[in-house]
Amino acid sequence: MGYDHKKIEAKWQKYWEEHHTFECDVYDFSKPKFYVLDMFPYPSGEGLHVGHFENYTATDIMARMQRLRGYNVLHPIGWDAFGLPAEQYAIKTNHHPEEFTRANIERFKTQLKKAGFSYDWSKEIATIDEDYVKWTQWIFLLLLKDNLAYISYQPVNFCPALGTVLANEEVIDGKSEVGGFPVVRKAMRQWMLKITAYADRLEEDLATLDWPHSTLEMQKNWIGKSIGTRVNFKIDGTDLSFNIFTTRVDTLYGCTYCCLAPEHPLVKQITSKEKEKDVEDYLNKIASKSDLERTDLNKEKTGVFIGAYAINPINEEKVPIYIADYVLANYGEGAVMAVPAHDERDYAFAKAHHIEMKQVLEGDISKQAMIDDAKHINSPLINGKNIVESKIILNKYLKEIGKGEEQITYKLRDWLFSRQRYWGEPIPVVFLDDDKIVPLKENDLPLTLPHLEEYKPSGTGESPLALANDWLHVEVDGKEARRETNTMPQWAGSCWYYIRYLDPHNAHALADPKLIEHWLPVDLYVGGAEHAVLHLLYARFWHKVLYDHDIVKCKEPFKKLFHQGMILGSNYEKMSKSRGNVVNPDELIEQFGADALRFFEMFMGPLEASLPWNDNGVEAARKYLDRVYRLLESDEFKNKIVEENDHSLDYVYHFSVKKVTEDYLNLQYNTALAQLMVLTNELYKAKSIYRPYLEGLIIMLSPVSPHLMEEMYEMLAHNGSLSEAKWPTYEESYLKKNTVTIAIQVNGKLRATLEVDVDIEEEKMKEMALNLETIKKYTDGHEIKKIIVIKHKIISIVVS
RNA sequence: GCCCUGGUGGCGAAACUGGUAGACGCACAGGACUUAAAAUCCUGGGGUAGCGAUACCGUGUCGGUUCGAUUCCGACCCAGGGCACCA
Repeated sequence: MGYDHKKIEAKWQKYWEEHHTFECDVYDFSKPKFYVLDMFPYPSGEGLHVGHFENYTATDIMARMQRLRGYNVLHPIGWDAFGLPAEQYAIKTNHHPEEFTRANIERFKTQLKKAGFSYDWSKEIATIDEDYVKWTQWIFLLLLKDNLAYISYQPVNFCPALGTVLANEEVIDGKSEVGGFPVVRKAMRQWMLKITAYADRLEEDLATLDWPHSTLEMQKNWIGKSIGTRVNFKIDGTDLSFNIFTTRVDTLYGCTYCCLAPEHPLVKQITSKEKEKDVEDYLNKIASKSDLERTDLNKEKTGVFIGAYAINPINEEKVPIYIADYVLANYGEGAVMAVPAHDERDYAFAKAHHIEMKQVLEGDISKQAMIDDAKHINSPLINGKNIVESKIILNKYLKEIGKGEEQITYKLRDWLFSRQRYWGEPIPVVFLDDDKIVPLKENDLPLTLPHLEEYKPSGTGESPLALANDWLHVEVDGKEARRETNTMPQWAGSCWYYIRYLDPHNAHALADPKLIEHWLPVDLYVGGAEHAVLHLLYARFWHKVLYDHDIVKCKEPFKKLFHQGMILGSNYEKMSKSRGNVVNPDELIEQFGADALRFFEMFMGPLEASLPWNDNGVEAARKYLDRVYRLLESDEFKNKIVEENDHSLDYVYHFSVKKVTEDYLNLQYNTALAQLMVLTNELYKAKSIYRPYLEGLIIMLSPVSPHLMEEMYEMLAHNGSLSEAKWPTYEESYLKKNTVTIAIQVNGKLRATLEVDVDIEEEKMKEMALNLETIKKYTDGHEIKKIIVIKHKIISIVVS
C-alpha cells in the first residue's frame, strides 16, 4: 500500500538526468558557492553497503538544501580506483585489473543512481583515467623538482608472501594488513616523500580547521611536535662527540649515563677493545629479534655498556655510554641522556645495570618526582628554580658555551611512497646507466601502464613492471635508459581529486586557476574516521606544496570535516560477511524505496555515532513517508488544504523551519527529522491545513527523501522541479508565545507547574505560586527563606 | 601505559548558556474501523508501592559545589576509537 516507490523514484531519476538538474555551472560566480564532498569510494567487488549510503545521504542532504537556499553547489563523485584488491583479482584470474575495476565502477554507479543522490555526473573522475594519471604524475614531478621526492635505501617491511614492501601503516602486529602474511625487515630501494619538511605547517594550520576534535588530536599526535634541547656530549679521550635530544634539559645535572641507538654511526668507532664482543653479541641478539619483540613494552629494557665515556657538558662529569634498542635511531638524535632518579624507564634500566643515580629535583626518588612545580637541587646554576625557569637558564647557558640549544623535533617520518606492484600510477622517471634520475617531460605524460601477461610480483621485491621489456627500456637523448618500475601508492590519487573535480577535462592544468581560486577550500568533507590521519595528512601535505607553487590559493584543502559513524549489524557487531550480519541496500530499495532507506539512515541516531541496524527501521521510515503522502492523497486531508491561514499552526510551523534549518546545517539530521514528524503530527490534527505550510514540509523533507517530495510538490499544482523551489524561512514574531508553563520547586523538588502570561510581573507570579494548594502543602508551617525566580522557566522556593 | 570519544527506559535516542529528564521513533498494550486479518486512525507506557490522588527512587559508581546537576568540579569503573619504548 501507500505510494508506488518504484514508479515515482524511476520517474524523477529520469527527470533529473534529462534536465541536468544537478549539473553545476562552475563558472557561475554570481551566487555564493558551496562545495560538498564525499570521500570517494574504492570500487570493490562487493558493491555499496549501507555505510556508504549513510555517508552519501548526509552530503546529499546538504547539497540539496544549499541549492534551495540559493548556493551554487558543487557535489561531485568519483572513484579511487587503483589498489591492491584489483591487482590480486588480476593475479587470480589473469584478467587486466582495469576490466575488473571498470565493471565495479559501473555497478557502483547504478546503485548510486538508484539511491537518488544529486551528484553532478558531468564531473565524474576515476584515478585510473589517463588524463587523471597524467596530473598525478605531474604533481610527482613537481615534488621531485622541489627535492621533496628522493630515493632511500633504508630498511622497509618486506612481505615475502605478497612479494612486496609494505608501509608501516599496512603492517599490523608484524603481519601484512592484507592477507595476514609475515613481514620481515629488509633494506630496499624506495621512493620517499619529504613530508617532514612540512611538519611545522601541518601542525600549525590544524588550528584553522573546523574538524572533529579527536581528529585534530590524532593528527597532532601523529606529527608529534616536541620542544626540547639538543645537547652535545664529548666522548672522553677523543675529539668525537654526539648529540642527544631531551625535553627535560633541566635535569641535565642528574644525567648519570647516556644511551645510543644500536644503529648509531659512532658505535663502532668508540666501542672499547674489551667490550667489542659484548657489543657484537648484543647487536646480533637484537638483529634476530622481530619488530614485534623489539617493540614489546612489557619486555625488560635491554642494553650493553660499550666501554666508552661521555663528558656531561654542564659539570664535566664522566658518564658511561650504553647502547640500547629502546633508543630509536630515527627519532631525535638517535641518542638520549638518562636521568634515572627522575625517569621511570631510566630508573629501571639503571637498577638492572647498577648505575649511579643522582637526585636533582625535590621529592621522593622512588616516585620519580616530575611534578611541574618541583624545585631543583644539586644543580648549581638552577638550584631552587622551577622547571620552566631552569630550562630557559640552561638553554641559554648551553648556547653560550656552544654545547647545545633549543630544538624542535617531530615524530612524523617521511612518507614511503613507492610500491612494487602493478596496479598504481607509474613513477614518471627513467634511470641512465650511471643511475642518474631523469624525470619525464610534461609532454610525455601520462606514462601509462603496459599490458602484462603476468601481474604477480616477482617475489624478490621487484614490481611486475620489471618484466615488461618493451616498456622498460627507452632512449633518452640518444642514451639507453630504464624506466622506474615502482608505482605510486593508492594514496596518491586521493591526495588531489578534490581539485580535479572543478575542471575534470582540463588538458593544460590540474584545473583552471580561476576555478581553483573560487571553489577551494572544500566547504564540507564527509567520510569515515578511519582516514583521520593518513589520507587527510597526505592530502594536506600535497595541498601545501601546491600552495607554495601558487597553484592553490588557500592553505588548507578541507575547511569543515565530518566523520559519519559506522553502521553495525543488528547484533551490535561490525558488519561482515563472516558474521552474517550484512544488510543489503539493494533489497531494501527494492522493497521500501530509496526515500525510505535514506530517511531511516538519517533518523536512526546522530550521524557521528556508530549504531546498530534495526530491522524494522526502514519499514517504519516508509510508514512515515506514507503518512506524509496521505496528506495529499486522501480526501480527508486534501479537502482541508486552504489558502487562508487560520494561524493555528503558526508556532509549530515556524519553529520547525527554524529548527530543521539549523539542525541540517549542523548535520544533526536525526533531530531535524524528529521535528518534521512533530509538524506532520500537527498537520494531522489540524482543522485546516494552510497550503504554504504543507509546501514547507515538503521542501524541508525533500533533501532526505527527494523522489516522493518531488511527486508531492508536483501534486500541489506546481510546474517543474522542486529544485527550483525556495527554502522556507521563518518569522521571528510567530515564535513568541502568549503563555508559558513554568515549574515550581520546593527545596529543589518539582511540586507543581503553572501556566502564566509571558509578561506577567514577578511578584504576581510568586503570589500565584505560593497560593497553589499543591505548594501550600509543602510551605505551611515552614519559614520561607528564599524564592528564586528564573524568567519563563522556574520558581524555586526554599523553606526551612 | 598514553591520548580522544562516549555511558540516559525493553531498544535507537532527545534535552538551549545549570532550570519541568526521556522529544521523536521502534517494540509493546488498549480502543476505533473491519465478517476477520492486514493497513490506517486514536490513546497509553522510566521504576517501585497504592484502587486512587499521591509518595519515594531514577541519566555508569562514589563524593563535592548549588535553591536546583544528564549538564560544572574531584576520584573511580566500563565500552569504543587512536598511538606504541618519542627521550
